[in-house]
Amino acid sequence: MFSALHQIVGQFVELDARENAILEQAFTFKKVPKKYKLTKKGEIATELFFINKGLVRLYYEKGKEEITGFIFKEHLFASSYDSFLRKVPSLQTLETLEACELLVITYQKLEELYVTLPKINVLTRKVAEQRFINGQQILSSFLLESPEERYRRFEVQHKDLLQRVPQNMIASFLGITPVSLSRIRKRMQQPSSP
Amino acid sequence: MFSALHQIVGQFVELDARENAILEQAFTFKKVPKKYKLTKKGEIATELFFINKGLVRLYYEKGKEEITGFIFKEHLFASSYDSFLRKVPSLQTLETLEACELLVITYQKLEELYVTLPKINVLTRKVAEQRFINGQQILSSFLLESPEERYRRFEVQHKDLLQRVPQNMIASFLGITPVSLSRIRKRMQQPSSP
DNA sequence: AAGGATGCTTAACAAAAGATAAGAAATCAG
DNA sequence: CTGATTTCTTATCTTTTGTTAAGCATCCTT
Repeated sequence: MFSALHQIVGQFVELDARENAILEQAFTFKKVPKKYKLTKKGEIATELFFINKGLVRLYYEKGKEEITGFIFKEHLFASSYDSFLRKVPSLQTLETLEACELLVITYQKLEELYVTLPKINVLTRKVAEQRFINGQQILSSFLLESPEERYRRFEVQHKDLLQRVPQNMIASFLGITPVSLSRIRKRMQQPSSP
Repeated sequence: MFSALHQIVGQFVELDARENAILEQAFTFKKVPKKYKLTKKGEIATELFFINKGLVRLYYEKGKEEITGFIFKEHLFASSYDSFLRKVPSLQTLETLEACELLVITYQKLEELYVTLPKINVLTRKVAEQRFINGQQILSSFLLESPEERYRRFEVQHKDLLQRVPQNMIASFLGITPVSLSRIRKRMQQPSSP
């Protein structure tokens, strides 16, 4: 149940048995169905989720449309970070795309961990750094690449998600409409001159 | 010379006189002219810069074009973070837009600081979290807003930069061409029906 | 299995942005 | 101060995307 968490945490900091036990106690296990909202827009996110199994989507609402901002896979820490860290009402909703098995830690428990296990500062620093770098790569793809190029990159980097996530969600994640993504896919099938 | 650094650091962690002295010793002061390259594409970034005075631009190269990825103002920590943290050749160049006064810390000195002053983990964690949140806000503006809306937001959030940064750099930062930004500005001047 | 929702594709048209080029304006360096 | 870059605007044309709507397929639920 905690093996994936230990494995991921172990990539960032070394913990002994006692420390691992303290870490485990800070989390609770939770099983939720598909389409379950982990964090709702307008509410303050008090929980951070480690995904043991399943997929979680982060989305914004623009009018009555849902714009996907990120898709969290297994073994990632998912949260509406802005809300979680700054304690402001979330602009984002976190919703499962599949039935999920999660390890949940509250903001308060995490703060306690920082005191009882200061090493955790190193862990969260490195996780934050990694997420920042990841975000920057996505951002740079908006500056440097066309929608078609972004989709090609998505295809190779997230082959698995192509089967697990509806195309309209991928489209909004790429910053385009579903119609436009459909056209791009068609364009890509046809090599060149007809 | 260190007053701004202390003020900013103080927002994240409390340091006593001894700790502040240790912090200061890790940095060196550097004055550089306009158009000076602090980090070059292809090289590994070994330094992190705290900007006492001046402006620093981060840009990518796309063909022979320079695409601005970020503009660092006074009292920010500027770096090619991906390269700095992962020790990989940088895809980005950091170049001053004005003559700058900087406090410089090397990767090695920073690693030493983590040992001699573990509190610094808290500082860098919070700085990383803040930069992540900031990056996420920029990213969401690409998903949710039109180029015109992004420019309007830029206008209000960075009035000062409008005078200090050439428009073509603002354009690429917004993900559009200079020509397109010029059109948007014209459109915005004319209220509605002529 | 049937009905209803959801998701994907396609078409037609409008709106916006990219590319290229030329000229005006501002800035910089000697 | 003046010639030379650099920057900004404007115009024209092309390409792409957005919008709306319709049709079809697929998935889910009862």
